[in-house]
Amino acid sequence: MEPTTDLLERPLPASPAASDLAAAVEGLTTLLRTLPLRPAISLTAASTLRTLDHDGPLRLSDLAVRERVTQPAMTQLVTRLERDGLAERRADPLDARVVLVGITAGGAALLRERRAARTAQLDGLIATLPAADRERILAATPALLRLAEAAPAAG
Amino acid sequence: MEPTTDLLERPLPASPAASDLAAAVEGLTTLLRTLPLRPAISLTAASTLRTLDHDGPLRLSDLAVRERVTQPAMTQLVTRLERDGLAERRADPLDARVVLVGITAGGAALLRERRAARTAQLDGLIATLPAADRERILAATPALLRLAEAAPAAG
DNA sequence: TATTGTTATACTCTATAACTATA
DNA sequence: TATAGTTATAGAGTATAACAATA
Repeated sequence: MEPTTDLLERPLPASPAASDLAAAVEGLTTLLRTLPLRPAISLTAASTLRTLDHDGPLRLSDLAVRERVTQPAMTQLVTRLERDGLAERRADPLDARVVLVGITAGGAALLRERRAARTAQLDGLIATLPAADRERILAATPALLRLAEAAPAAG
Repeated sequence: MEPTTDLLERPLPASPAASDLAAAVEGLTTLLRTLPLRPAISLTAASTLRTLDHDGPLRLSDLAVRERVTQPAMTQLVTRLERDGLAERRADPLDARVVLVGITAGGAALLRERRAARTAQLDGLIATLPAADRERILAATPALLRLAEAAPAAG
């Protein structure tokens, strides 16, 4: 890939409104949702598996908070993940009310496969863009991750 | 806002993988979905209304293709939009099989209100980010819109 | 026959309210 | 009483398959 400095020193476009960003996110959501990945699991299921993979076993209620769904919604999602062999319920030896949710080896493997396949597909799409677009998207990705994480603090 | 050149001349981070972009999009999707907008309508419903607002009355089947859902799914969505007074079915005088779907005045008004409210909320979140993040996000937004539109050609 | 749209059916995903079990 | 989780119920949103109406 070319050096990035020349591209980014060019004059920037006039500041697009946040509504453009929102429209872009909606379009990209459709894009991600329609990428041909087998098996097809929901964005929430994938996000929950990533959280479990990264931050180890979590209480079901903590998981619900982190994924911004209600406790009953998480109960159902975990039930589906368990049915599919991707996650499992464990008992908390210290508090019998608590359900600890952990990812299974199968769940972790699925996550790796999907990540690799989707990255390849998304890379393919990004490669069709002009170099300046590619540079700006790559440069903005860490900032977009931080924006996505800014929501809990603001909510 | 500050001049952008100083910020963007700084060294860029190492190229993040497309999987980071995908993770950011998923997080932003959750963010958009959880922004407090009344009434709450789905991303698909909002996108469909935008399409109708922008490109006038469309055949139901064309609408399904453009929104990347099946014909039955669009039938149901249009039924809900019609029930809520946001869209309406019209007859095509040239072909009695065809259903033309148009946005109503109420639908267009809702779109304007939501766009304004969401832009304000998203602007508020973006304002909490470091200046460098803000600049990169704004600089990348047009490119992200083009990426979202690259999907149909690639699919 | 082919096209356009709807209906039938089923599953995911979400919510609120009511409930059970444990602390 | 309070907390953790489940069950009950309802609705949005999605799909495939079967159907009706029109071309």
